[in-house]
Amino acid sequence: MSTRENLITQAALLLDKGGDAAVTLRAVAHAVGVSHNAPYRHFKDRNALLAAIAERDFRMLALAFEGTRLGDAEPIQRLKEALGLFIQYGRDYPARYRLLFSDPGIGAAGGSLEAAALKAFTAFAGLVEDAQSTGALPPTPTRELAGLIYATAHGLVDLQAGGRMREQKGLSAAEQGVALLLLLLGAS
Amino acid sequence: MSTRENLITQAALLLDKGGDAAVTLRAVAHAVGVSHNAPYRHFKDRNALLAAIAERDFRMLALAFEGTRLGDAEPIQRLKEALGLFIQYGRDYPARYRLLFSDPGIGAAGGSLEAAALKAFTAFAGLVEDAQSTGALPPTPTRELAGLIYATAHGLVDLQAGGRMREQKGLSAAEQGVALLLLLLGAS
DNA sequence: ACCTGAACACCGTTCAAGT
DNA sequence: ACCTGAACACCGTTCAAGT
Repeated sequence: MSTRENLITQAALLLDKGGDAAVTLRAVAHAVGVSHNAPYRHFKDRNALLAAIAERDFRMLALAFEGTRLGDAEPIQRLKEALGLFIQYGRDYPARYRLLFSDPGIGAAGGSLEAAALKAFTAFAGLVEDAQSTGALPPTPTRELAGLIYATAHGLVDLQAGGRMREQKGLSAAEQGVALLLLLLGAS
Repeated sequence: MSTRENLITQAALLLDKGGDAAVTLRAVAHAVGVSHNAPYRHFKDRNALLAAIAERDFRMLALAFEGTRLGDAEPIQRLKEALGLFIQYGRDYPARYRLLFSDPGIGAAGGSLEAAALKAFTAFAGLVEDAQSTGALPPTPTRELAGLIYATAHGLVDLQAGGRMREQKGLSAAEQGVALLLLLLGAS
């Protein structure tokens, strides 16, 4: 594995273990076994390293969604499966999730990162389209409906990852919120 | 105005102007006109100062929601009005919004901050309840339905604040997403 | 092409004093 | 009770060298 790949991997591990603040270039470099400024040979700055983590995970999510779409369950079930995956990802890797979906520095990155993010969303929209074709979801324009479900799932997961899922808010778990949305949208 | 109040105000202004990274205790202290470590006489650490900003704004949001509930428009219209306020707040003060609704350090704060956040949500749930009573929204348990709408609005605003509202995602504006949700939930 | 050590300008936080 | 100046242990980033 190249030094560049090693840097991304170790940075992701530090992110999982200690959150955004733990991902210092010095700690990443030390984990890889190079000097504290060797990362600058591979990334423009700290933000570029974070963007590389995000891009890698967006590609993974896109693959997961595309794989789910090929399953032989009912389309609406496949959509629920994908949403379950998404929620699980947010629960298992909250800091990573927030990097991909909430970090302002990452959202403005553009380029290949934005392309990867768009690819993940497009795969997700495909799942929504399939569910619409069986009448399990309303015939709203697919892009708008997929965007709404995507944003709702994101809102639920983000509140969960931020520790804001109090029982008092009627949101004991993100899964419950997504299930309620699909139920109200007409999927039984 | 007390030094403590001044510190909160200047910190909020720096947050609006330059984002989270611009809120250094040194910059805040300098803006108020005290030495770089005077803030420690009023706040335990940097996070406590940020929490004070968040608490102040949660109280403001609660008041705004409570005020909206007293209007004389149709209940569903009052709910839309409150959601419009919420979205506008997120658009005008994205960094502040992210502090209140996405920052992990703030979500785990507990105490009076959590009480203020809960009060804002409770006021919001009251608006949902009123809309349900006229049949404009389904008779789902209010807490769950309010939580779902809250999470959806949050997801839309957060994606917007993070620069992830691309036309390709079918989400040209948070308002549009919320309107679609209410439409699909049966509010015309 | 890739890496290193020294250096700079920042931080948050603590501490011993001052009034 | 509130504030200050000095100091410590960190950061990201740059630069002049080294192989």
